[in-house]
Amino acid sequence: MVNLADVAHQAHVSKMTVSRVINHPEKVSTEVRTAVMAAIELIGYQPNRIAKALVNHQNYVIQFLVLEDVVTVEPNYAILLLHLADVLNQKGYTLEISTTITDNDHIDGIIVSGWRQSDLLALEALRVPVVLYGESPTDHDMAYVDVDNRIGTMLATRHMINAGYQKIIYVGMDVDLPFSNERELGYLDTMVAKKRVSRVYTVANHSHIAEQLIHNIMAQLPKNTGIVCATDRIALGVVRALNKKNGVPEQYGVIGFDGVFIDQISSPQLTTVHQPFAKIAQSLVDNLFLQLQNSELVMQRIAPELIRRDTTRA
Amino acid sequence: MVNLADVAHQAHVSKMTVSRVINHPEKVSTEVRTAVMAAIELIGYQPNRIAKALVNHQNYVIQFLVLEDVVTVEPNYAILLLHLADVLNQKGYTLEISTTITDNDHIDGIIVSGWRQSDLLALEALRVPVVLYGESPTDHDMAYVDVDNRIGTMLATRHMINAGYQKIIYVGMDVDLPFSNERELGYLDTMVAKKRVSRVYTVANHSHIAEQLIHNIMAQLPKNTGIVCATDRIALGVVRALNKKNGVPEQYGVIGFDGVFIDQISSPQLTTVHQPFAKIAQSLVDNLFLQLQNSELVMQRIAPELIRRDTTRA
DNA sequence: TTGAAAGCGCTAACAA
DNA sequence: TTGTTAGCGCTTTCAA
Repeated sequence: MVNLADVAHQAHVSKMTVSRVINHPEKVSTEVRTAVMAAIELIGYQPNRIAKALVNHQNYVIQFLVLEDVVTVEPNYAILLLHLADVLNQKGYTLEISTTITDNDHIDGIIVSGWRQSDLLALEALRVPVVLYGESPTDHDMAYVDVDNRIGTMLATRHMINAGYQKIIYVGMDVDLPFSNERELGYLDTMVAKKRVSRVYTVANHSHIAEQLIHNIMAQLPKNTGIVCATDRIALGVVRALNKKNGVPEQYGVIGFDGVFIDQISSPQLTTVHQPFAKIAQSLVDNLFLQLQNSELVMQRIAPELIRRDTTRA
Repeated sequence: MVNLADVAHQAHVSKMTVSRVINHPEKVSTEVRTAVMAAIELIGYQPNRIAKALVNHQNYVIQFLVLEDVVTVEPNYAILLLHLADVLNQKGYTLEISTTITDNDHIDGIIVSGWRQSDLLALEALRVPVVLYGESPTDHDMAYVDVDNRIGTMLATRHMINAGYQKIIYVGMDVDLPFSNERELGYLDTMVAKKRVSRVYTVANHSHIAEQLIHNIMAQLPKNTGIVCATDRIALGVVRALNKKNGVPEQYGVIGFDGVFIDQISSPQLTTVHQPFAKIAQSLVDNLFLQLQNSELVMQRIAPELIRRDTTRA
């Protein structure tokens, strides 16, 4: 293991100077700096995260808290997780995944997904910075990052209108959380703006239940109907129900939301509102580090993108 | 932050004694030990992982290396990952997720998934212990943990036979890796043992391609055929293709492999061979820690379980 | 059986 | 601008 002392020896300076070149390069003269950097390069020095952590009273560990049941784990979390790990690794941080809220002092910050209203109090009480994935209710002043849900369903609804579907309905999910309400509002606002008559159904977020719903209300679904769905899971069930009548996308349009995995194993493949998880991960981490520095709270919504596939007309 | 010195002070002993109570309790007299443990309990002391790591030249970081394309990320990896994180956390370890092989010295060991034959040389060259998820080819002497793939398809094939399906075929995947070959052998062996005529098809591991295959070979699929599939993805496509003829499970039985997520969003829900990911995660970690201690190499196969759902007859 | 000293690799304060 | 000293919290010698 190459350490500071080795570099110092190689560059004929003190350990302190090497440390400064790494952490406060502006406090070192140009010649010395270049010499030290050459030495670092030459002997392939890499700072020891552990020693750094000890002296700085930091851990270089961020916790990813998944409060949703592991069994029902969404591919969404998986993809977010992978991006998160990537971003953190680049900053020399490591990830700890947890499924329960505990007040550890071996972590520097927490990123939370799959939380419910009832978790927020416990999360606010934590001593370390917390960032939520998903918009928080207005009565809680917590930092969050989310896709702009309202814009997402707005894009979807507009696309339905432009594609010429006559009747356009919304199948939402039975969860009273901001992200869910926002998605519904994106649909409703757009319908009002375009002077259309809106119709909202609500189901649990399972493909089979959505499938059942469509079977039940088939009589109220004339041909040329567009169905905007709150999630890809719901959309998957809707497509399955309709597909048997061979109406997608000619007679029935379907648009999902999330754009991870499920959209692709659907047949036909889903048109969907895609959450840009790489950006979301980056933003979550940036947000957390901002708090680490200034204890500023930031709420951030990231624009989604409509991906056109095979469940809507061109 | 409560530290060793605080405990020592509370218990009227030296720091060293406290350290010994934690790491080598047998070297401390019973009275002192109980006194120290009481003190630890009283003031809520938790060892500082960082300081420990520094002095022991360990990192308490395990890398989970995902060599498969992130975009096509399987829910399988996600669920394995979550279990892995759980097991590691309990041992005071943290997880680093990486998508590229690099020879770091800030990690203590590597667990690899999604590897290909061509990755093995680079993995063998690493200085830290490595455990593969998935059986390795016999020409590489590497530690691995895997579900017992052969037993998995054996269970599936037997179940088909017991359920009375007349013709039984296998739809495998076009990958020349041990796990894939083993799954095929589980089917073939069972068919031979039961004096049945076997028939193997091979496709890429995508639901749409499997769906297409079934359409193409429909003429060779008389009623009362059982279809053993190498993965849930393939099974999903098979069910979709057959479902239109309303033949599952009465006329056609389908069994998948993996048992994570996809099996449940299929309609009807898949009968499948379930990989016990909690056990696999535990075993991967145990295996790695064994190497950390003795540099013993272990190959381990874990028995899967058939989950009966709605794509096979009772 | 217990304790004192030294040091893991690093950085913040202070001194030169 | 650079170097010296001290110490983060822990554990392994070595001595009592």
